[in-house]
Amino acid sequence: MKESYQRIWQTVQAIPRGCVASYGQIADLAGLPGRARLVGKALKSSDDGYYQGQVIPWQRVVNSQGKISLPKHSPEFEQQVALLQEEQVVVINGKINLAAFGWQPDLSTLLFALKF
DNA sequence: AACTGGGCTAAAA
DNA sequence: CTTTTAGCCCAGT
Repeated sequence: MKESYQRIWQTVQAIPRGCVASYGQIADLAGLPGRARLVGKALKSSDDGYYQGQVIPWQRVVNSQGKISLPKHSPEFEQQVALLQEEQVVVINGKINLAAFGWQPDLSTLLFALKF
């Protein structure tokens, strides 16, 4: 449903620059527990990468293993890496380098919603 | 009303 | 570390 997509887009827009979150985390925070896959769909069916005139930082969403969930070496994969590197996120072989964040290497602590 | 396939995941091997 | 397996849940068709 379009409504779900909008909530997902909004949630993704809330991820701060330089941070990442998993599909599952986004789903949960969007009030859609258990619908991680829907997050993926929402991200590719956005309006040209924008929602309400604001960009959707789709590159900040990775899978639960901290890896980029796109075919390796595909154009989108490469772009995601580029966009992340651009905002100081270290990506090594398709995987986010958690240590580079300077805090414990546990994906759950990497959740942007740490403002909780 | 099926049926399919995903930018998923957790657990197990 | 990796691949596999078995759930998962719906949007699109």
